Formats: sequence, structure tokens, C-alpha cells
Amino acid sequence: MGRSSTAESEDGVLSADSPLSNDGDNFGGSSNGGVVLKKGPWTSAEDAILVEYVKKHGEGNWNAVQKHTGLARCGKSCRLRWANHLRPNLKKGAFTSEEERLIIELHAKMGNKWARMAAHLPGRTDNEIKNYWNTRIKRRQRAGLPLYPSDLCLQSLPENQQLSSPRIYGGDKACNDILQNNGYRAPDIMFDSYNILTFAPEVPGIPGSVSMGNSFASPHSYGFVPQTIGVPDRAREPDEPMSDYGSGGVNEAPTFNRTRTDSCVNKSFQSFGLCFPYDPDHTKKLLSSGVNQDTPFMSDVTFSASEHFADAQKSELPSLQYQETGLGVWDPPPESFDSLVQSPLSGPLPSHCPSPGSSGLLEDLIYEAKALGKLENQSSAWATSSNVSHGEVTDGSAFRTCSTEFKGYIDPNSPSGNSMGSLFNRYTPTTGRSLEDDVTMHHVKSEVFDPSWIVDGESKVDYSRPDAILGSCWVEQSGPASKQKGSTTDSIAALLGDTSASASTWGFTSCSWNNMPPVCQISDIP
DNA sequence: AACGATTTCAACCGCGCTCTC
DNA sequence: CGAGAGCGCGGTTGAAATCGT
Repeated sequence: MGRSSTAESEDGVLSADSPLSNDGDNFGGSSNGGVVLKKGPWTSAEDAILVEYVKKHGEGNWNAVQKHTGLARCGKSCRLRWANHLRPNLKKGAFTSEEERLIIELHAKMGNKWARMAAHLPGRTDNEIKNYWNTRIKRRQRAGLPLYPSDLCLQSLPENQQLSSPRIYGGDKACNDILQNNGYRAPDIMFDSYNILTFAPEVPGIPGSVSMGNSFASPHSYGFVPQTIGVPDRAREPDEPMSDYGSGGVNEAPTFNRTRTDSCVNKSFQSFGLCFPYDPDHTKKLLSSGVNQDTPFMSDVTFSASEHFADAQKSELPSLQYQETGLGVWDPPPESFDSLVQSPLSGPLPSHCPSPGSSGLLEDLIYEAKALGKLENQSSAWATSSNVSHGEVTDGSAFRTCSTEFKGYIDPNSPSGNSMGSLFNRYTPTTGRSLEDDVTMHHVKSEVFDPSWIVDGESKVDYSRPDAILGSCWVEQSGPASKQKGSTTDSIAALLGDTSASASTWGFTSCSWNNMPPVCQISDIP
């Protein structure tokens, strides 16, 4: 194992007088004060020298090792060898199921902060954890499974650490809270969520651009997602008022607050088993890369785990902000997590997607895998029947197409009624719906159903119109039409997590329905 | 048994932070 | 205050090990 000899090309071969130059290794090294430093695998002799040195001098001052011992290794290499292999109390062997769970939890909270994660796993090194995680990513990607169990977000933090400032993007409220409470600032957009959809194996014959994720993210998708990218996100206070929602409108209409909205949006993605570590730089990257329809991020559907999840590593977490929390919140199954992942799908499907939080991982994963499989099929249908991915905003047909397909995603195996399909059935009109409508749809999933949505047994919202998603804002935000209109776009901005976004930021402004009267008048309902 | 594909993991590299001078 | 050294971290690489055919 270890580095190949390719590295030696930089610095040539070991010097003839190196004490370790004749140990049979062929690895090259770099020059350091006349001594050619060795690279590649360590020999037991080298290990012994290093151990001896540390015994004498203690850890640190690694560059002095070579001077004191003649060991032809650079300080960095010594440090690494000691930390990863030689230091006492190192735990070797496979991760236990407990450790695996802890890693998953920690990663959900920290992102790729391997060293910090290692601090929570005595005897384990950051390198080990990193390797484990990368392996896990690949495995789950292959299996078409989400990276995190769906109940992770809901359970990974103690109640008292949850703030009341949910955001529109990525994960549900609890998830956001997790992120926020750990010093993360949730991303302004749900790109991770969108992209996670590409965990599902690509549908043969369907270009990546036709995946659901891309459908969501298409720059032509009503300017909904992509244009969010470029919106600078100003700092928000946890209790920052949300536009005027419920803030004393004329009729004191029921509050359509951010919490609900967030939950709605997030739930819709949780239905796919999505939950993410936060990547605060993700938005920055997108900004700097000038996200547009050609942006690989949006168009490249071939999932790159290292890309997406490596992004998380940018989320530097101030150490003070990470608190040791009760991490044992899961109820670990006896099996190792990955053994669950790899369990064959058999028997009747478990009941939910996502898990309502009460079930085991196995059920979650099995069901999620199934769900993703179905989505795969649905995306195929979309690919051929919908122009959502690349379509122009000319009418609501794309929405309808999309929603029609989505209705097909009714899952009879979800007795808990938490599947998307069941939600459609139970609470939504059957006219055109889009995935974005799902934002609204999911109100009913996680929260008490809001009777204000129904007047005389009818929904106020005409979902056949592409701006239906905005309708809830219109309706629930009573007031003069002029105000309503402005508020609608503001609402979108708010919905997307940035109240600073002007109406013109959103594609809706240019949409043909923009100047239409409010869609959600009660009289509109047949 | 042979061979190719895949996985694992030790090690290197570059970057950035902190400390010292 | 700036430069340089030391160190730590995260990403990447590639040989060895394992698996599948």
C-alpha cells in the first residue's frame, strides 16, 4: 500500500548514504538539507525510529525528527505516521455499528470535518473516518440511497438546541436547526437537495439533464431555483420577521409563516430521504461560478459524491459553536449501518417515506430505495412528456405534466400516508401540480392541517395555474391587490430564503401570468 | 485458476492557520 | 507588522486486497 513510486520523480531516489536507503524500498523522496527524504510506505525500522523519538521527545516538532534520528522522512510524514498508525490507543479494525452511526451523525452536523469527528471517536483517526465516509458515499450512491437516513435530521439534536428560525432550504426545520445551532448557516437554496436526487441511478437512455433534480433546477423552470442562486444572502437573525406574513394584515389572515413554508419545502425533499450537511460556501461557489443554465452544477447530473459532499467540508465550523450534544439519540439497530444499506430488498415494503422518525433504519432505507426507484421511472416519464427540464414558461402545461406524473407516484405501501402520492390524494386538488407545488402540498404532511386553506370544503388555490404556489401567499396575505402583488414576489423571495431578493430577481416577474389578477380568489374555485 | 473490476486504506500534496522571530 | 517555519486539515492518489465472473 501507500504511495506509488510516481512520487519519486520529483526528487529522485534515496541518497546512497541514507540510513534507510538500502531497505529494499524503491520509493523516492524529497531533498531536505542534503538528505533525500523518503516517500512511500513506512518500514518497521522507520516506525521503530519514530516511536523511539516520540518516547524521548514527545509529539510535535516533527521536522526535528529527521535531524535527531536521521530518519529520512519529512516532518509531515512523521506526524502522519504517528497519528495514524503509531500512537498508542489507536483502535484498529472495522468501525463498530455505534461508531458508524456516530460518524453519520457527526457528518450531518459537521460536514467533512474529519479531525473534529475523530475527536468524538476515541482511537480513530481522521483519515480512517474520511476513508470510511468516502466508501460509504460510494456505496450508497450505487445503491441509489440517500446519504443520510431520513430520520437523522429529526433526531440528531436535542430539542433544546433547536431554534425557531427555520429556513426554506435543505432539510426540514429540525435539520436547519441542527445546522444553525452548530454554526452552520443553512444554504439559501436547496441545491444539495436537488442534487441528492441524482443519487438515484441514472435512467438508461435518459441524459442526466432530465433527472428530477434537473427538472427542479432547470434555469428555465420558471426561474424558480436557478435564480435563487445569484441572490446574495444577507445575514438573517433567527427571529427576523418574515415579510408581512401574518403580521397584522387586513384580515389577520392565518399566518403563512416561514416555519410552515420551510417545513413544506423541506418535507417535500425529505420524501426522497434527503437531508444534508450544510455547505455555507455552496452558495458562494455558485455565485462565483455564475450559475446559469450551463452551469455544470445544474446540468451535470452524473452524481459526484466527492463533489457534492466535499463541498460540505468548506463549512468551517467555529469550534465554539459546536457543542457536544447528546449524540446517542438514535436507537441503533444491532446491525451495522452499512449492513442495513446492503440488505436485500425483500418482502412488503415498509410503510413510510420518509420515516416518521419512529422506525428503524432498515425500513427507511428500503423504502427510500424503492421510492427512488420509482422516481427513476417517473423521471423517465418526465423526460419524454414534460418540458419542465428545459421548457419555456409559456403556460402551465409543464406543471401539469409534471404533476400528473407525480400523482403517479402514489404509493400504496405507505400506510402512514406520508408518501408524496398519498399527500396528493388526501389534500390536494387533482389539477396541475408541480414539484414546486409540493412545497405547498407538504404543509399537510408534517403539520396540522390549516383549515384556512379550505373554504367551504374547497381549496382556495387553483393549482392549475403555474403561480398557484404563490397563491397561498396571495390568499393568506390579505390586502390590496397592489400590495398582494408585490408581496407575492417578496413571498417568493422569502420562500426561497432571501427577503432581500427583489421581485425582479425571480423569473416570475417576466412570466406571462405576472400581471394577472390574484389566482387564489375563492371565486376561482369551481 | 485466471482475469478484470471494485474496494480499501496508507500516504502524499496543497492550502491555510498559528506561532515565532 | 511581515516573513517564514511548523503544523493540521482535507482532498487525492494509487498499490494492495478483495470480489465477481
